[in-house]
Amino acid sequence: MAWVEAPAGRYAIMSDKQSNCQIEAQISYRDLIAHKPVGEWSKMAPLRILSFDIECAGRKGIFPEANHDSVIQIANVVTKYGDKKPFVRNVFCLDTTSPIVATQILSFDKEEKMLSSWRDFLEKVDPDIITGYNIANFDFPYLLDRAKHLKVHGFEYWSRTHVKSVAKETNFSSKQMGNRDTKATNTNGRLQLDLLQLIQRDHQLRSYTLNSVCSHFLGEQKEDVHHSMITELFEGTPESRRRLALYCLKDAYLPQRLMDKLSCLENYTEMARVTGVPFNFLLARGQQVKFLSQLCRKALEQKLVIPNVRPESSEEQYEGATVIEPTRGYYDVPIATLDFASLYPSIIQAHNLCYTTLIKKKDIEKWNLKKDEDYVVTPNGDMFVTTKQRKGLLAQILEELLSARKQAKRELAAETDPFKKAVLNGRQLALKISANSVYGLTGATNGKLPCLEIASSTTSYGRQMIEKTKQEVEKRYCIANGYTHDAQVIYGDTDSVMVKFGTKDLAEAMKLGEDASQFVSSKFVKPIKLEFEKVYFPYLLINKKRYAGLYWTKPEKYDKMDTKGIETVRRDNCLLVQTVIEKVLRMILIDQDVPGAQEYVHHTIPSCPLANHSQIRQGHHRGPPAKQD
DNA sequence: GGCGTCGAGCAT
DNA sequence: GATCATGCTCGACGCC
Repeated sequence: MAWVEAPAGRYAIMSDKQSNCQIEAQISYRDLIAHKPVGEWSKMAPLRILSFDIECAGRKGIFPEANHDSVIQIANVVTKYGDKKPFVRNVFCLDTTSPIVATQILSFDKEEKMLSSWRDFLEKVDPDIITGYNIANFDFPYLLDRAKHLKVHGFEYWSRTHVKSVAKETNFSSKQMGNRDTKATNTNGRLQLDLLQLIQRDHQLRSYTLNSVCSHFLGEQKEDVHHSMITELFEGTPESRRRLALYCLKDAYLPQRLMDKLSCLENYTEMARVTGVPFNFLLARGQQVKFLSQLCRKALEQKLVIPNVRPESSEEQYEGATVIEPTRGYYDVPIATLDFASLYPSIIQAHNLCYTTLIKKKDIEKWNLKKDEDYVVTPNGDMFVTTKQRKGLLAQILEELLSARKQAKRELAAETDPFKKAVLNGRQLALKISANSVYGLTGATNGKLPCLEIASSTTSYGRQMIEKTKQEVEKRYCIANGYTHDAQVIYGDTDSVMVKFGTKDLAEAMKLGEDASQFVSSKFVKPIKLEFEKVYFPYLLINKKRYAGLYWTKPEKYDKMDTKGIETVRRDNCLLVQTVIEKVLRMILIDQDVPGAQEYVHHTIPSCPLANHSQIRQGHHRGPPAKQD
């Protein structure tokens, strides 16, 4: 893969018509990620946000089909950005409907008239952003199909240009998120934010119905009308249709509330700005375009050409991270946790790993390069030139992303205005995600720009580092060196080590942890840094990637109970399993009441025999699987 | 009942 | 036509 200088004065950036990756030449990369006054958001005050929901009169037991089942109600809520309350609340209803307080009811006798009048409403409100729940896969296509079936003239003009809106079937598939068949409707000039898509991307929940999502984030349930009731209510009286309209209205309002609560608009806008991709890509596309877009900008700045090649897809796998063999058991002494901060990004920076710095053996002879001075050999055997020769694009991108993040975090800490805080937090988050995805993309063998040399060198450095950390800590903190106990690394995964210093005193364990992090950090190239984060006490280490413990950051009181990989955090069990194990862990860790925990399990699941105490200490405390509804 | 394989879901 | 990574545990399932 050749990276060459572009012809003087001309930018030859990889052109990719499909992914619209072409970058406008006048915007510099630095401008995009660098600090921008948050005050610019005040200009967004006039932004109008439409949140809507439709109801259909489905036949019994059949999912509504646009060719058969009519649209009976469309509820709309329009809010100005920054306002607490909407300034428009209305419901377009088929047939007469009793009034609802503070809400405009528009009754129609014909479905065609209702649809075309809703479109006029859309044009009049002229929203900048359209949101709702599952609008991309249901409401938009359904409305379009229905209008087509009823031959409503001019219904499909929803955009701000003279372009018709069309629902297209797209297939979104990625290894990360699995295969998803989605539909996409264009509304040129108006952004779409489907809350279902957003929440499925950003949050892992047991259920994604609007009802359960709202109870999770807003702490309230929507008024649930079973779908079989919808037709029944519609065919009843004005009063029953009013009940349906209320339900529909609430479904329209809740996405707006979720959007505010989760700062979706702020977070996504900042992500679009940092990565330089269109807003709609954030929900419709994957991680790769964001990275490519950033890389294009950086390359453009330096007049570099990114080769437009399609590497043959290979099933090659490379070695990943080390997981230190756990010393399983229950620990009632403090366990200090040391973490490398942004491990992979910092490795890429420290060793200048990049597409533009990768060299081969023949290059070394050709240019007469000197080892360690001009180039380094990674533990994996690949070779990269040092910053003395050329600083890699990836290192520069990461450096800028991470320093921009530090800046955003500083401002966040000083800011008091909740709106500006939300923006800054979104920016900080976007910068972090961007930095962390760089490594993954170099290893994506079926992607656009894989580079296994970078990926496997990164992990090989990581493996070396965690091993060295373990050795250094155990070598230094021992009785022979005047410490009271021999320290022992009992577990570690990728970028972290759990250390048993042996002391029973929390404050002392924290001091040792802090000391160790500084000591080990000094042994590595900048900006690699080992940080002391927390102490677990007590700590239950069940297996690799499965543990629980009380999480302390100050010696006075624990912050929380932390659980990793155990059934309490997994979504593939019934709730009973989750709650029972959660309660048992609480009894063991917080109350330190093991017999009580046994008693509780036995009481809940009588078939579970009472285990003896020694078994629990070995971590075999779980009874037979309790699978039932 | 032990053994291998596969997929889900998590940790990092 | 597009899709960030690997490591690990555990339950389900088929097989003998």
